[in-house]
Amino acid sequence: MGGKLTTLSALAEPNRLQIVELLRNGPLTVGEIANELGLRQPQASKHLRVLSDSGLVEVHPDANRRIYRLRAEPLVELDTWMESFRRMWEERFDRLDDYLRVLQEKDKKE
Amino acid sequence: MGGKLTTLSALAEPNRLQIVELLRNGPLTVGEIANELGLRQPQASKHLRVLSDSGLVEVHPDANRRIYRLRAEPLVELDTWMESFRRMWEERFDRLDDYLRVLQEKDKKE
DNA sequence: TATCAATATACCTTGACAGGAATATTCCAT
DNA sequence: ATGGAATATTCCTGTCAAGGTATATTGATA
Repeated sequence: MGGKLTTLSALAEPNRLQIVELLRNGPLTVGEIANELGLRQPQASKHLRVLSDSGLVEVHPDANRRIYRLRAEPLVELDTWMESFRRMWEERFDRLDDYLRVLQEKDKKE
Repeated sequence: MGGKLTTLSALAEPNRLQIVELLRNGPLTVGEIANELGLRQPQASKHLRVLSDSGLVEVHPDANRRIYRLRAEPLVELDTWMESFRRMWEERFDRLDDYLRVLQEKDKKE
């Protein structure tokens, strides 16, 4: 569990990404997930294992079944990592903005 | 080029993630990147190829050299994807908020 | 307790991918 | 034209991860 890289590799697999997206609508059991995505039960379990190890998901046993729920932490971590990029693009826009303002000044003087 | 999955798998490799982080500080040549990260030139080129194919990076030939620059689009796409999750947590906090307010009301009445 | 449903695990096979080393390519300078 | 620097590409090899199938595990119920 832990780290951008772990989160990224966990998400970089089609079925797992779908599982995560599916769990946005609320917790589900293994069977439901497998059903919904057309996966065989063992593969569903395996993917859920990976997601669980990476902290993206947590399990709550309910008798026979196991209910999987999405966890915020890793996604929040990823999100804050991306903030640095958001700031980058914004700064670029700002600079572009400045540049355009300079051009307008020129226009007035000409 | 294209799609969350492509972006995620491109980033889900230690060296490539480092390359992307390195390029936040501005464009660099292959040699500089390889040097900075202690990679051999061919591996650097290969990773840059993957990043380029995924659209995370763009190349500008400069005589002998090739200058690689970070591209916003894929990261912005990832970011907007994560927005749905951001909203999720916020809603949860709101619900928690509501719940706490209910508890306070109870306190007053008891 | 025997059985059944839900889930996890083990084992096998296959395909993708990353590193290493050599080589091809492109551009500049002499 | 020749040689040398920077970069891309190729080929090989080993590793790892995903799917398939069978089996173990756990809990409920008759």
